[in-house]
Amino acid sequence: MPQYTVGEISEKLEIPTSTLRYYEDIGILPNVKRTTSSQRVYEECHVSRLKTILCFKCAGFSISQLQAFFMLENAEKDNIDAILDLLDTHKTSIKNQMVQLEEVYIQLVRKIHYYTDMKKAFVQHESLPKWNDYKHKPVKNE
Amino acid sequence: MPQYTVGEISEKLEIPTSTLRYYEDIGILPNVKRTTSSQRVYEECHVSRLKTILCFKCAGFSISQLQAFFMLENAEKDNIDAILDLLDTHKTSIKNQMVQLEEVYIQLVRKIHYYTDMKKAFVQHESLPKWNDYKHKPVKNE
DNA sequence: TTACCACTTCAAGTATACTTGAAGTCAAGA
DNA sequence: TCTTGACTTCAAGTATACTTGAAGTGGTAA
Repeated sequence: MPQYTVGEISEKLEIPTSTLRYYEDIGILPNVKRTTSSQRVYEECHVSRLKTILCFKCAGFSISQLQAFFMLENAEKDNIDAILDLLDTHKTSIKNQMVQLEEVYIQLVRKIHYYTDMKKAFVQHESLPKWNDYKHKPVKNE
Repeated sequence: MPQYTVGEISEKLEIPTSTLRYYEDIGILPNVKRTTSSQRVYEECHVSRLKTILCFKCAGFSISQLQAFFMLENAEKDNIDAILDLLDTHKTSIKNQMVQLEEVYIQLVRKIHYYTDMKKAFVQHESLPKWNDYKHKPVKNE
C-alpha cells in the first residue's frame, strides 16, 4: 500500500501543505497516521478523499457543507435519508449552476462576436457594429 | 424612462442596499444620479449592469475581474484587443468549469443511485451494495 | 408638529478559507 | 558532527466580499 508525506501529496494534488493540515484540523481529512517522529503519513484513501473535496469545492460547496456531508457519510447506515436529501439538494443546485454557466457562456460568445466585428470594422473603416444587434442573437454551440 | 430608488432595486434584483452602495463605491456600478437631497436614482442601464454583474459573479468572476472588465469596456475603442483577450480567457475558464460541473453532477447521480440501492437493500434485508460497483458506472443523462 | 421611514455617510466589523511566522524536531548526507 | 531540508505546532495574519452600526437628513402621513 503506497504511502505519502505531506510534501508528496501537496505536489501530487497541487494543494499547499498548509491547506492539507488545515483540512485535517477542521475534520474533513481525518485518520491521517503519523510516523514515530509525528510526521503525517497519507494513504490512497486520503488521495481519494482529497479528490472528492476538490471536486465538490469546484462545484461551490463550502467547507461547512463538506463537513456536514462527510459527517453523515461516516455513519451512512444511520443517515441514508439525510444523505439522499443532501445529495438531491446539491444535485439541484449544480443543475442550476450549469444552466447559469451556459447562459454566461452564451453571453461571452456574443460579446466576442461583437468585439471581433468591431475590430474588423475598424480595420476596414466601416461603420461600427451595435451591441443591440448582438444582445439576443442565437449562438451556435462551439 | 423609469427610475428607481435603492430600495426598489434591492427588492427587484434581490441585492441588499448595502451591496448596491458597495458596488458603487468600488466603481463597478457607476453614474448613479442623485436627487436634490442626495438620494440615489437608478435607471435601466443600472439594472442591466447589475444583471451583468450577477451573471458574471455566478460564473465565479471576482470583484477585481469585474473592475478590470468594465474599465476596459468603458473605453472599448482603445482596448478591443485587451477585451477580446479577457473575454477569451473567461470563455475558456467557463468551459472548464462546465466540464468540471458535469463531472461533479455525474458523481452525485452515482452516489444517489448507490444510497438509493442501499436503502432498498436495508428494507428488503438484502446484502448492501458496494460503492466500488458504482464508482465508474456510466450514468444516463437526466 | 411630530413621528416615521427610507434614505445618507463613513468607519469598523464579520465570515470564509486559507496563509504565514516563529520556534522547534528529526533524519540523512557531506 | 554539522548542516540542510522537510517536517512539526500553534497563534496570528490576510484577502475577498460584503455587512453593520452610529449618527444624521429629508419627505410624507396622522
